Amino acid sequence: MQLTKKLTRKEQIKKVAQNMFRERGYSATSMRDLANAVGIEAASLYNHIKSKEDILRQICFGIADDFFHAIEQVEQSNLPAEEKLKQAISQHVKVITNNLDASAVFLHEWRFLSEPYLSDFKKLRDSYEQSFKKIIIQGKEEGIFKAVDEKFYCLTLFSALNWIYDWYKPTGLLSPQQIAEQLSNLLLEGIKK
Amino acid sequence: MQLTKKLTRKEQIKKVAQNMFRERGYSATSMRDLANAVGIEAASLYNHIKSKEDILRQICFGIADDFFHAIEQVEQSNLPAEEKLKQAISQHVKVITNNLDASAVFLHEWRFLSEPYLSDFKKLRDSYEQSFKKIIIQGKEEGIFKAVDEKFYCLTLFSALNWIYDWYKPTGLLSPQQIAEQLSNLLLEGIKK
DNA sequence: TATAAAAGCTAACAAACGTTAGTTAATTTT
DNA sequence: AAAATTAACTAACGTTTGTTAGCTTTTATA
Repeated sequence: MQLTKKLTRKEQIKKVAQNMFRERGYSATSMRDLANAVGIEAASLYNHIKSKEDILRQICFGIADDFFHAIEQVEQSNLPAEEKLKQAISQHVKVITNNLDASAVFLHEWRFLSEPYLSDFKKLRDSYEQSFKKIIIQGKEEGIFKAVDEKFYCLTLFSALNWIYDWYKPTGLLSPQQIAEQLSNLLLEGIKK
Repeated sequence: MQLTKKLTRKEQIKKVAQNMFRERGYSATSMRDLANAVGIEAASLYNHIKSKEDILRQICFGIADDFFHAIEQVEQSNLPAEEKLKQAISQHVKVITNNLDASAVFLHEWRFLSEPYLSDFKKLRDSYEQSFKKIIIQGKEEGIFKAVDEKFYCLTLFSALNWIYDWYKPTGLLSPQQIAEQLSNLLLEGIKK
């Protein structure tokens, strides 16, 4: 993998938009702001993208895809629930730390999608969360997890996972793998029998 | 306490704004949207408030006050660290569940504050988080907590606490007190020796 | 009941918004 | 070298933005 990939203008716009949407929010980022950061005029953006919301769509559904592929791999394995959960956590952390800006947009700016994309997005998200709940249920069936409420447990787990983008720095002390381990320790030990 | 307190227009505007800022975001809520929801014209809002940002300021700093008073009470007690942490969690949950809209705005829309309010706000927030870290440090000194990194631990704790506004329903199964207990179980047991 | 204050209204402001039209310069394909 | 495509530009569009000015109606005070 090359370190400095030459980006097409379209990719460059997406990248800059990810950062600005994250930093200022989708609504508060104007097409003129975006164009200025890219170094062209606002109107010129439209040679590369369909609309402002089109950019948001690409960001949100693009990263949703990443999360989905990650969890699918875990689901298809025939591992015990504890190992599955550890891997799911690890994969989730990896997706976020590899895509900090996009993850932040994914988590907070999706609500500015219009229908029917908004409904599609929510369905994807629900389905992803469902995958985690299934792992907890499996663990209870295996008899290795306590009788926790999987809904409450997953809410807490996701909140911890989905806040990472807010404080993780690639230059920081903890690697993504270490973060995943620490979180597993903190949140998995508490439900093991 | 009376159930249906008669609100002044100013209070009513703040209440409606809290809800709209939470639901659509500060930037995406126009003064005409807000006025319409209140049932008056946009210009009439200015008989009661100074500016759009003034409303945001009142919401953010108002709820910040609530959090501060809650943690101050805990800090001034001479309880052992474990009990302090349990109470701090309980108080935090109480503030959020009592002010769902305002909490959401407090957590996500503060970035639209302009200077010098923005800096003031960040200082308050840091100071509040510091109070939690101190409790963890006290617990380690008392020898009842494991040698966890208080920074990482508090980040995880806050993420769980600060996501509550997103799923808590007053009509739901869990009372605020029960939520606090469950969270304490999940996140406190993991660090006890 | 007269008077002052509070709270509403309409109209308008300048600025910023997303987007389109039409044109030109640079690059790629034939 | 000619033709076609790509990507930039300027100018402008109709709307929406937060806010102010000035006037009128409602409510509270003296």
